[in-house]
Amino acid sequence: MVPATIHDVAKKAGVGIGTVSSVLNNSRPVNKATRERVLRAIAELDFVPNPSGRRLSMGKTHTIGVVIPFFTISSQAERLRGVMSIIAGSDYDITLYSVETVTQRNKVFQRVPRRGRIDGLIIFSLIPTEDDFNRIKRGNIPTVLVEGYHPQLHSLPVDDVTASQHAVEHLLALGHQKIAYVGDYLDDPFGTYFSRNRYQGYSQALAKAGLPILSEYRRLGWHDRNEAREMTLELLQLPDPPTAIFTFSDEQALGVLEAARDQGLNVPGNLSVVGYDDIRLAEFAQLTTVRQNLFESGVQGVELLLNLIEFPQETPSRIQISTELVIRKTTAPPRNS
Amino acid sequence: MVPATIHDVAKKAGVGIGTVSSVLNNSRPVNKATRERVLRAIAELDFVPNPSGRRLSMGKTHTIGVVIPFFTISSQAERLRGVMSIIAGSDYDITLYSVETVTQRNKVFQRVPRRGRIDGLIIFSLIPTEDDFNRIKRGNIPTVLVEGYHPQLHSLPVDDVTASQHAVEHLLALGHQKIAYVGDYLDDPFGTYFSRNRYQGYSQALAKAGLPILSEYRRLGWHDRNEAREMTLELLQLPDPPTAIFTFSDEQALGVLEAARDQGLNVPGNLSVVGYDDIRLAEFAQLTTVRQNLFESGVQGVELLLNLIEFPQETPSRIQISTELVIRKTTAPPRNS
DNA sequence: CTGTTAGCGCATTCAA
DNA sequence: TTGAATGCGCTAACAG
Repeated sequence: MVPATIHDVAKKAGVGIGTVSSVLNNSRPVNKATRERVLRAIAELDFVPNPSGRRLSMGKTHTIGVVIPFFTISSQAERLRGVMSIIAGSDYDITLYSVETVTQRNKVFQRVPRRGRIDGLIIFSLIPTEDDFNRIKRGNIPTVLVEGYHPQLHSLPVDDVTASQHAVEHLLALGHQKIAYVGDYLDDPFGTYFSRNRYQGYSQALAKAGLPILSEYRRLGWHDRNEAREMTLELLQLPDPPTAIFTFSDEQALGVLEAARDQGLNVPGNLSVVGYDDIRLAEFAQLTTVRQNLFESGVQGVELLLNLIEFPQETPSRIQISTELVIRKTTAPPRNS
Repeated sequence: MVPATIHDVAKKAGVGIGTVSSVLNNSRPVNKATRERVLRAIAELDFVPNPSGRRLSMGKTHTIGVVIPFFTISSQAERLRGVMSIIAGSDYDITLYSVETVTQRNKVFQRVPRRGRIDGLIIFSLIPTEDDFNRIKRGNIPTVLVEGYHPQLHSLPVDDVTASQHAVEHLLALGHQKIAYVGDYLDDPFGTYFSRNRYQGYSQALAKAGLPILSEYRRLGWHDRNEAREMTLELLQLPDPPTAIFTFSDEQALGVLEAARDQGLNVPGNLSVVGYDDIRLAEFAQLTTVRQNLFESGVQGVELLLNLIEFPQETPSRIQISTELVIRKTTAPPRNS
């Protein structure tokens, strides 16, 4: 069945379409009786305005785009939850742009940030290149980077380096000297540098403590629980295995815990583990980890964006996402220290 | 900056807009030289067609709506992952309708299933009422229910009752006689009956084994790990506590495991636990559970929908989502049996 | 207070 | 092979 249009409503109510539009949007005063008639016609025809028509006419889409790389990773889903919790109460629609490959990444940056497609854009965990930035600028779409940074865009960055350094310092304070890093590849093809940053924080902590940074204690692989497990197994088979492991993410930390379990190693007795993110299952796993306030970062991201849509702001805001070390039960002093 | 329109391209290329449209959509033959000029103009202006214009003109939105209740629950995120994995390779956009309250539920069913808004609809875990169904029918939008059923809609239902019964039979086979149920409220305000079904499977298994169904062994609460933990604590304090617990979901099963841990109970030595869903962390928690093939159900849902959009199908298809009991390490014979 | 009209950007006819 | 005109459904400006 063909949906009713504003013309159908107008005819049924015996008014012009301008009047119908007026009652729909409260855009100008309407006589009470007339309004009632219109309202009745709307109800009888079960009329809901066609968004494309409205968008075309207003130049506003009432849609917010969310760009999410690696939707498979729990941390991204948690951020998205934060976004949804706010959007549900607004009258914006959300359209999701999932990015799993570099091709997709580029396609999204090329096509998405445009007037007429979306009113605002949230980008998770991706650092725009200069080309990307120029496109966004040209598109003139309010944009917020969550867990990302660009000097000329509104961003909610995370100070990865410091957070990681603190996490490793916690291990050092417990007396660990042999601390390994299990993480993502340092140069990911998407142009982020999260793993690089976290590794840097790790290195800085060790350097500050006068400890060597051993290459065999650095294991990099695809962001995945199983790969982390494999890498950990290798680490544990080293002649001089680490007594603690700092990981790039909770997801990988879980792989580390599995490896320890495979080997019959007690955590934290024989091995301490620190994660990163504080995804929901970190609590269940009693994992000591760096809390990124994922849900909250999604909330803050949309709130900023919604505000930007209403009150455009030229000078980019930069609000650091707060971070804290949550000490649970996977860290303890090394056994024979 | 204002984005280029098809007119800008036409002017720049020195052709009519019809020609531009033709090269854009390959809708009619275009002289090679002309096409090249148009293509160049498109590139120079960085032109991308405005979707609203296209939608309005074609009556197709190239958008698929996904209705997701309780996005906070991991199982839903996993289904969505399945959907995204397919959509990323198509040229459809995804818009997300999150449902957390009954009001939202009704609003979504009222406004969303309409021509001009979306080309297809996937609904997770919600059973349409007759009103909902009539709206969908009237909207004439291809619709697929995932983990839901309606006799006149395409559905991918799950046979909860049987799956739950098998799960409990596994516990019975191990020798358990005192089996409790921890789950959602039996009547949820959204009109689903998942908890009811799973409880029914549980009851049937007990009845078949000639065992009584004890009301103090039935604990119902809000779908949440913490509430499940509380309920379990009560259960364990009973004069005659259960030796096994079947839960409505993995999420709740994790709460049960936490409670056991709180009490210093060994799982499965002192308490066996069976979950439902097989979310990703179930594997980590080594939880015996009913696998719902969540990711796969999302994949199947969109694939069916995409197909329906192309080849409309009146007679509703009904494809049961397969289910299997995954036995891991949270179930064992009761200690003193 | 309200009806009529122009125009948003596009695909698609109808002519040429 | 192509340009011009029409209409998709709507909002907003204009005119009463």
